[in-house]
Amino acid sequence: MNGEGPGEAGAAEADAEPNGAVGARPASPSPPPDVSAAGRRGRRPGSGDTRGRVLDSARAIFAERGFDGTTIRDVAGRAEVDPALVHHYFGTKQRLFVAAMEFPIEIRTVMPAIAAGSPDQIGDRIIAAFVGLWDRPEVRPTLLGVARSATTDPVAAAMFRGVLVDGPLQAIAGLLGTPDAAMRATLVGSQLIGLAMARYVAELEPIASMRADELAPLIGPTLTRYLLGDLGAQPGSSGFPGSAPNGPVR
Amino acid sequence: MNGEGPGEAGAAEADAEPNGAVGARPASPSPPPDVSAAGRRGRRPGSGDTRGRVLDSARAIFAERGFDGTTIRDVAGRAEVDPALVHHYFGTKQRLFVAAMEFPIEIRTVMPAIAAGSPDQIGDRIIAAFVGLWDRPEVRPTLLGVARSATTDPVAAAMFRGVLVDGPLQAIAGLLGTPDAAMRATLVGSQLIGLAMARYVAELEPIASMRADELAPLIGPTLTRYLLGDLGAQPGSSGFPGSAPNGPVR
DNA sequence: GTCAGAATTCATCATGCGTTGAATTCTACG
DNA sequence: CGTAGAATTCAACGCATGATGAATTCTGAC
Repeated sequence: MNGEGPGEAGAAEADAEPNGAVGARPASPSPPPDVSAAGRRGRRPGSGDTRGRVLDSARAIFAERGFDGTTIRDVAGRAEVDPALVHHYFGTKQRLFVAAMEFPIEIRTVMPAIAAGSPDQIGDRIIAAFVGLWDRPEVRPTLLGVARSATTDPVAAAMFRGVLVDGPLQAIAGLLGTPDAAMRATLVGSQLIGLAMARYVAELEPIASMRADELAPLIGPTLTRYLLGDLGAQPGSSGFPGSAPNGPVR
Repeated sequence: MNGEGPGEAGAAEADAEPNGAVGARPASPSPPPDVSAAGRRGRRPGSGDTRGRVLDSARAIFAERGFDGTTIRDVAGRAEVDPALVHHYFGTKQRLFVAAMEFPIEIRTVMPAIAAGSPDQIGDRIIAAFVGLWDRPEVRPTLLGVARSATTDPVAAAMFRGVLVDGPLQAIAGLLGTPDAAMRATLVGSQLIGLAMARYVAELEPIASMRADELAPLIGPTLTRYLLGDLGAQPGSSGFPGSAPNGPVR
């Protein structure tokens, strides 16, 4: 229910030569006159989807520097727009953050692909979906921005938790009918958070450069065990589903 | 290098009542001189280890709000000291951060306890040591401060990587003579980062409240497999070092 | 007892921030 | 055409921040 911009119209032509005499209203103390034609006030013609440009700019800078490190002036500058316009559209910096980080895809969309298939490879599918999501160029800035801000900003922290733990994973764990769903989901979340931080935020090599299909067999089994394994097994036994004496699956 | 002033840096807490009412910042043009001796200039007698108090204050606030969210005035206020004194001792905010986050223990101290014992439980021992470290009250603020700042500040990011991956884990992986030491160390690092973020930064339940000896059998096997397992195994097999080549559950 | 130097505070500075209000120009609708 | 309203900018406010430099007071060595 995103009310989208105020009537975005595509039509853009209107050369409109600068005719407005810049009559300085009050006797300004000493403003450098700067009589270039580009610096005039008022609506600029045909600039297209400005609001969207501001959002893109905000996403990029939030992703790079996190909430605290981002200034509205920088966002405006990158969008080639006056800072006041950012406030005009979004009100406050927090609201700009929320608007820019609104999740671009429906998380539940990927759930069926994860649930389908043999249970003992569910971890691999989660990793594939997770990495595939982060690697989509229109999604990455959003997730990076949230991740970079989550250690400081409570709003971002709530988003982070929502995307990584509360939402899909609780559902998955509950769906599979294992007990301790919350604990298992949190364990999965911890490995996913760590993967995201190591690969995308800290960019640790070599896992920052590996492909999704290389990572899945490495980390997938961890998630599978967290979700389905016999976690009560004594140390020394692997605790893997199938290697435990009793098969808890299904 | 580090001239280190009044010696020891122990002093776990000392904890005055929260939010000491030491306002003393009235911008009123005619400040009532408050004839008590509190408001005078110059050296104050017998105040003891002031530099240490500033460091403790900085650690606490960095831990709570990260580098960006911490102001020198807040640090000074909590230490009941003038902000200029903080600069007098540490020069710049970055140097204060480095001084406050200087690691309070020798990481190599815990290495023997990890290396000793049967290899197939090395992961459990790493978790026990890791959680034990974080749970020590004089260490936690340091690690929290670094973790909270690492997503934004490059200096903190380097510290974080140093503590979690570069230093001990490379050593461990190399020591054990497995190939792909860097990759294995990074995998271990990813799980440790995730555990730290989930348990200490995001405080996700229930793993935020579990004891070290409860967490070790849950997460330890993951690390053991990352360090020693047959990671080239096809998905479906557990890839565990001790687990026999038995097929998946059917 | 003197005096150098350390410890501590005060008073500011310059900057950058988020935010606001009003002015101006363009567009769409009647 | 006229006009209401949206889009955009200008100018500035108020405040918090990191940082400085000088002033003051205490301490310790001689």
